[in-house]
Amino acid sequence: MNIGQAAHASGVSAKMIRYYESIGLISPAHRTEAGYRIYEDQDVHALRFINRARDLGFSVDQMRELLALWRDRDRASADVKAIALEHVRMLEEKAKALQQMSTTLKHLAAHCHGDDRPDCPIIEDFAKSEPDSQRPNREPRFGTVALASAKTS
Amino acid sequence: MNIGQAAHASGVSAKMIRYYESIGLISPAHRTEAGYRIYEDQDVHALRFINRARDLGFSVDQMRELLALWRDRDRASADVKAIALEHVRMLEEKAKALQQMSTTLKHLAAHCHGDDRPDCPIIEDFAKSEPDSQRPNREPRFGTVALASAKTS
DNA sequence: GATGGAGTTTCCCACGGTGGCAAGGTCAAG
DNA sequence: CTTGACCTTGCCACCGTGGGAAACTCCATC
Repeated sequence: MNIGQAAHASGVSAKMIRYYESIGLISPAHRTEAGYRIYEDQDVHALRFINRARDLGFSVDQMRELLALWRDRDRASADVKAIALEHVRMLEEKAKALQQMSTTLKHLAAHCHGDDRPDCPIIEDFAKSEPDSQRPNREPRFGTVALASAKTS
Repeated sequence: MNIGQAAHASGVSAKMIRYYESIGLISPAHRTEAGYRIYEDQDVHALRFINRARDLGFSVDQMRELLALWRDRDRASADVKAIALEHVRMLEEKAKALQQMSTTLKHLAAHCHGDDRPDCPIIEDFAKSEPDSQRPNREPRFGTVALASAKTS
């Protein structure tokens, strides 16, 4: 199976398959004499695994762990569960942060007439806000959340 | 005021101030003869505005629009409100997506013993999952969500 | 005046994931 | 043999942020 077929069968783009190989998430594919990567059903299976994990928002590093656990038939299910629950914690933390932003913004918007007049509490709030140093002990921040990118498939 | 002082006063790091200048989000600062950037209270005010908007998860492009509206005293409050509400929509969409992932994962985890035995429905679900093409009409995907990065201030 | 440390300048690199493009090689069908 | 679809590698881009290096400037202390 060529990379394109493997991509189609797994739902992971050819580009990403090469990327995952390059970062060692999957082992280097065997090659034809001409240098084409060839994939077996087994490889496609792993790619589907990756695709599913990515859909659930796991990072590449977490997928690395999960793949290792997947391959280790004797691992304790507790190990998998721990990763999953830690990820759940992260997901909820991020969702909460987003909702907090949304709530604040909705509150501001609710007090904005939204007509042709210029006075607007949203802009005014932004303009009068104080620097971080005066709002101490703020929640720790996060990096970016991979919500998966356009994959119209 | 030097860039470090402006950074401290606004809550935006010196690094980011230079970045915002480089992408034209803020106008180039005046310089001393030696080339040091100098900032007035007015500039710090704009930086605080940016800081607040960023805290609420606005992208650089959205901040660009908001800043333009802020500077335009005659703009209609409806214009600001529209941007804010569009952003609320995005925030909620993303929060929802994260929660959906979380829910799915919690559901899987709930059926996992989490002991030393190897059988684990989480891993099994990943392994048996089907490619995208067989799960059509899936929700549109998003880019990354800027939840702001480490800024321990 | 000299020295040292703190601040500043620019420039490049990294991250995560993903897409895009270009130049070239390969394969299979017509 | 030609054509078009596919594959290869490599590099660039995104976004927003941090890190670091090398060179410079400023100020205070000796």
